[in-house]
Amino acid sequence: MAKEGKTIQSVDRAIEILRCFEKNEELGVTEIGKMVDLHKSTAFNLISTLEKAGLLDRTENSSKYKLGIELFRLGTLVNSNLRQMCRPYLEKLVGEYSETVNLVARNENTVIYLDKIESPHSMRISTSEGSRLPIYTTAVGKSIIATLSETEISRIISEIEFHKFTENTVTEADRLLVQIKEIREKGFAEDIQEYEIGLTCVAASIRNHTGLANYAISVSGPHSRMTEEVREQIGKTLVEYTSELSRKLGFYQSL
Amino acid sequence: MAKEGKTIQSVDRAIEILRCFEKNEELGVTEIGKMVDLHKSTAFNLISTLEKAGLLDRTENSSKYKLGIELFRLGTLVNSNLRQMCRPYLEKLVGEYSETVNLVARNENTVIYLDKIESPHSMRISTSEGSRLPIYTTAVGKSIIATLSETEISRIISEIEFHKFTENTVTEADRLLVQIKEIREKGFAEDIQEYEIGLTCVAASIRNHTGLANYAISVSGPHSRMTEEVREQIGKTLVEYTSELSRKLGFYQSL
DNA sequence: GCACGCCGTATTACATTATAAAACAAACAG
DNA sequence: CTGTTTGTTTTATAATGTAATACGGCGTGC
Repeated sequence: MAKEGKTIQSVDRAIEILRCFEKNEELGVTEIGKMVDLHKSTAFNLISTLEKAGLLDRTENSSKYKLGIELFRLGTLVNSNLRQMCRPYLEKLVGEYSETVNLVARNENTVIYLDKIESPHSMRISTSEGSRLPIYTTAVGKSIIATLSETEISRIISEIEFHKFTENTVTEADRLLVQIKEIREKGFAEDIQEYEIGLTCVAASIRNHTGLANYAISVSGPHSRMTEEVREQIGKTLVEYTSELSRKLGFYQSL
Repeated sequence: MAKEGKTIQSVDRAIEILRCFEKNEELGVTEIGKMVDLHKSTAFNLISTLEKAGLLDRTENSSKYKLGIELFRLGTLVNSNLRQMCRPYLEKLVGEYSETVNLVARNENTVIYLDKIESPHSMRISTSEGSRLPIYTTAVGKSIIATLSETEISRIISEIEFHKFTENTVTEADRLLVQIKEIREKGFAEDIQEYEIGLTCVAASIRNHTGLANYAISVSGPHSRMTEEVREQIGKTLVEYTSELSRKLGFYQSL
């Protein structure tokens, strides 16, 4: 939707500049200018503005720029209520299963890690907040897809470019649809070494009042510890917790 | 320095709009327009641009806006190397002392919480990442100040508006200077219920190659558990860990 | 040791671009 | 059913951002 409305050029460019720092932690004016294809002086003006706002900072020798703490601060405000609401559940989960737990948000056809508590084990799964993974190869992603309408699901599937991360990665639409059906029946999703060998996850999604899910919680562990019984048990707990959370978001289980 | 260079109006305004969400989690176009004192349509254009970039998102009923996940993602890129570098030390600290540990960054005359691992105790200190505290009433803040030059310190002191949070809060420049002297001798800083009654912290700063510190690590616990011996012990460990970290940043201990 | 080249920064003239008034559509309250 | 408030589109105007040019400093390499 949203017919291609006009965007404010300089704001767009400023954001593009911020994104340059995904690749490099430190960048100079000319360097940035080249990356975003802007004249040095134009880039300089935008950078100065961002710097004054605290979204960019000078490096030690002050010859280059890096992302500023103010950007971090603004980032922590995103979904803060939801993250706060989910925290106790994440804590309970890590307490009960001693595996790394994650809270993720859907972002188009990907999921982004919003919060996590790591397993106390030395051998553990270590995800990093802010990282982005495909929606079709994560338990969290699939648990979210499963709440969408059929038309929405086929739209997503048509958009996905399947990539075989491991021998277990689902790369056929049909198999994904079967999995979705199973997820709807069980209430939780699994990812058994589909993204990375050795990594197995169980997840359930958090629905809002419309019944759709934008968020999901997962428990991830080394495949060796995540046996079928363990997964089953974790799944049950996840369903219980996410149901509670969904209710808090105004979702009334139809059933 | 940096004489008041020109800033790009629309970028400034866009950032101002983002900051509106510190007060309210959800806002409408007209509402935002009023807050930043802009015409409704002007605000709309800026908001649309931010939305398309993912820094703003529609709410469920799509009548209002909220901060977008892309802003969170960008925020996680800030100081990511440093945070990653410090993580193992935070983990060791929480393992050794079972109290909440924090990593903070200096931001002007405040400190901002960058990372934390919470104590396993039920009664524990719970800080939130992204939150901002005055530099003079935190152990972390004082440990950072202590690395600055005398002129820089007096500049900061002249700028500070002291506010008495508790009966222990340092509100006189003289007493702060005495504390700074002690911190330099001991290598670590303490905050004994200066910001909040019941909350006691020990902190040490991480220096860069210039010898100045922009970051610090602290251990915070309930005052009852943070006895003098415990603080002394924590202090020693902090000095050891932050020295190691400082060395990694290129700082060579003179001494 | 000198000169060249690259860097960040400042200045300025120009026209592109953002701006805000007004008008519209849709949702809602009285 | 009407009056108000919302988000959104359109459009004229001029203010604003743009990039060429120029400057000064730093470091490199001849």
